[in-house]
Amino acid sequence: MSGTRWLDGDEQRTWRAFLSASTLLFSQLEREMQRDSGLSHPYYEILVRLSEAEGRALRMSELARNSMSSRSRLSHAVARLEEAGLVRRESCPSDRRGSVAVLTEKGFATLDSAAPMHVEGVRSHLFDQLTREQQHELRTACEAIAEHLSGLDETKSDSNADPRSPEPSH
Amino acid sequence: MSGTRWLDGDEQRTWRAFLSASTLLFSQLEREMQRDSGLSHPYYEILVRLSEAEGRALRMSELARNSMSSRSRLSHAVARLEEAGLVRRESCPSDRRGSVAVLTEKGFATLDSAAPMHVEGVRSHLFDQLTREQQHELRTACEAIAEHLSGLDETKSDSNADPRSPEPSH
DNA sequence: CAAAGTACATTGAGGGTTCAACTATTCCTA
DNA sequence: TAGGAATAGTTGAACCCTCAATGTACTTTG
Repeated sequence: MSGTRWLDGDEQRTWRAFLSASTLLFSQLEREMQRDSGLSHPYYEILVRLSEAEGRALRMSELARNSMSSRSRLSHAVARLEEAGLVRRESCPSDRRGSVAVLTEKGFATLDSAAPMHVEGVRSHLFDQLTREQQHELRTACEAIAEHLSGLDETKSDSNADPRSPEPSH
Repeated sequence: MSGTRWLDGDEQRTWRAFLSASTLLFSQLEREMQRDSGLSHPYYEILVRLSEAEGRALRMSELARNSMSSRSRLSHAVARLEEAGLVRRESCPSDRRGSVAVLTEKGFATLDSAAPMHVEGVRSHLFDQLTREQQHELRTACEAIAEHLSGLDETKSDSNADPRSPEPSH
């Protein structure tokens, strides 16, 4: 015991700065998004990924990966978006257990009208606060972190099922 | 109209890297915290701030500021923490509308046992992925962002009340 | 080819967060 | 010093996310 390598002063300050910056930035963007378009930021992200996809459609699991969402979360989210008429679900022709989420016209229009204000938020709260060089350094650091974390679940392919409950079903 | 300055390729990549890194890091730490201590990360933060305060006690609103939480959120959170016996609420002697959150012995013990694993997570998922220099650059960038955002609500002192509903109460 | 294993997607319960009231107290000012 | 404005904190409803369980279909293998 006592093996814990605690954070020194510098590290503590770095960690808290990252925590504050992320928390404040996301909650600010979330508030603006909500106010301007009635969408939550995660839902906006889903629409963005769909709009960028071939035919504005994606398999649920691929959409989940792209938007860094669990399957379950995406399922709930798409259900809501479908109620709102922004997305439609179709069954997948090549795999009968799958479904495909499709961006509707209304969904595209909503996204189209939400995007400028969102971009303005990202620009003013993020990019306008950093020099060109800082932007690049931030990106490098974030890419390193994200790459490390993406590699963590390589083994457990389904982030949903918990492999620690191996009891038989009967 | 058409005045939107869209993100160029570099900016887009930066923004998405930041988004991924934050999302993945927080959800990873959240999962670990939950698994190891049954605490959510925001609740852990509350305990940390209390443990650092004079007498392990803080006024609710100050605690809210320190933990970057809304008053409402903190109120709910402290109610939960109180049920769990980790925090106790006392009425404030100098201001009868106020209350003071106090970390209990059990709360301190819980924090004490949760901290090493949490620090380990932060170290392995964040600091171990970055050079010393990258850490410093990340901090500088995050401090700039956080400072900008902290300045935004200077005018509306209560982040709860919405100043856009000025109707009289009778 | 049948059985076992794996992958896709959904569901419901439980907990966390936000927003908009609401109560109670204190501050400010005429 | 009375009355309005501002401040501290709480509450309930609505929404979102996580976790574990379930149903269904594909895939591997003996």
